[in-house]
Amino acid sequence: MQTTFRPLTRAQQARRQRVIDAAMDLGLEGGYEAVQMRDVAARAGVAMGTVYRYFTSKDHLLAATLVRWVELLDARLAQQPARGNSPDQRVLDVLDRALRAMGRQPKLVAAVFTSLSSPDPGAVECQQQVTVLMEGIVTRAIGEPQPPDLGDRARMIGHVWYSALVGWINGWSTLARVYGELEVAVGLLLPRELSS
Amino acid sequence: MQTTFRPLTRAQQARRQRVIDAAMDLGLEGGYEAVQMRDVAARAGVAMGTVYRYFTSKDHLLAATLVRWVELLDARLAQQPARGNSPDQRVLDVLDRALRAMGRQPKLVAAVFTSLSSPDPGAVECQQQVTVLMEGIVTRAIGEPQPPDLGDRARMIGHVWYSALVGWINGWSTLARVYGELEVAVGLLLPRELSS
DNA sequence: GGAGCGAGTGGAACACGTTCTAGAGGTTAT
DNA sequence: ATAACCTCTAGAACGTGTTCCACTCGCTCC
Repeated sequence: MQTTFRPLTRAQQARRQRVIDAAMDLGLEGGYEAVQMRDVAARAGVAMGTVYRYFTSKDHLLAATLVRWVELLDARLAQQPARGNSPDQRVLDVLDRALRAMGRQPKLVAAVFTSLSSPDPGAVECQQQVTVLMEGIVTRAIGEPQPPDLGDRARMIGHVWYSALVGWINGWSTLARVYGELEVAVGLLLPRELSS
Repeated sequence: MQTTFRPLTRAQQARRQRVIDAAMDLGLEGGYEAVQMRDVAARAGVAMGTVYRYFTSKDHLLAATLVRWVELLDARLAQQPARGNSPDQRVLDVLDRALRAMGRQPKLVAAVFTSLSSPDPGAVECQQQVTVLMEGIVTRAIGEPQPPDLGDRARMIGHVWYSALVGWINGWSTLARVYGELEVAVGLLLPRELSS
């Protein structure tokens, strides 16, 4: 139980990061089941107790891994702005790039997304962070001209993104199908008329 | 391993249903963690092996419980048709009734929805059944006049419904907020102009 | 420079989902 | 009627997430 909220020392930051990296490594090859807490601890060079000091559960750890993953994605996307000369095109461009990135590491993405929907309080915090990041990505891609109810539309696209992705992760949909759903959503939520 | 697909005997149907009922009872009071397989088996009066003959996992069992729950909801909704004289009003009426029903058994609903997003193959089958049921409910509520891309719009509402609900289940949103998101979705996806 | 304290370690212990084993009925086909 | 086959039972056994314990180390505050 951490009573006083001292900021993490440099060494602690590093330890925490090592744990996340270890989880990423393991998840990359074997997915959710391959991320075993004993292995994570061993690979990160810390004791199990330490892992549980930083993360309340396996799901929290994996959800935190997703946050890191999306942050990296966000940075990459921000570097190269969305292509397209209307909001709908730009949004689809960005989402397409995001899905491609996921397709390159399907096991890891499946693992961390599965954890993202866990009711664990630690994981819930990460859910919110991911939501915020995604809304930012979509909002940035919409750019100008801003449609009315910008926030609402971005949030709805976020909902479709999440829900459709769950279908892929659980294996009864494909990335192409997810992209199709997003096309439909963008088509209905960001109609061309708005950009004229 | 069931090699030949003989239809279930009456006694087997009953056993299977007893197991689901037991899971419902336990989940009603204590949520996900209170549904322990040993307890389920004991309460249903069957051996653990039997539970696992009918359901591949705890998540499958709970997901099947949700299917049953939604079927009952569907039947109740079908009895009393949606109120409202435009598609958007009728859809919101139906969704509102569904959310109220959920609000009456929050722990159970949280438990079964958590399981719904499990990658377990048995659970995945249930996901699809629930998806189909929900799309049917929404499509029926839309009624006449049918907007263009009826299926797409209904499916998108389903996405928002699921994604927003996850927020409630995990405790960082409220039912009112979920309803708000659905209002926004319906507002954007079923604009009044379509009904005129 | 000693006392206190919180973080970290190593590993045992625990809980619960899941699987396995051995055997008892019951049903079907010959 | 009997052999073959399934289902079901009771409960042991297993695996992995999580917790607990006893201890060490390093820092901070007098």
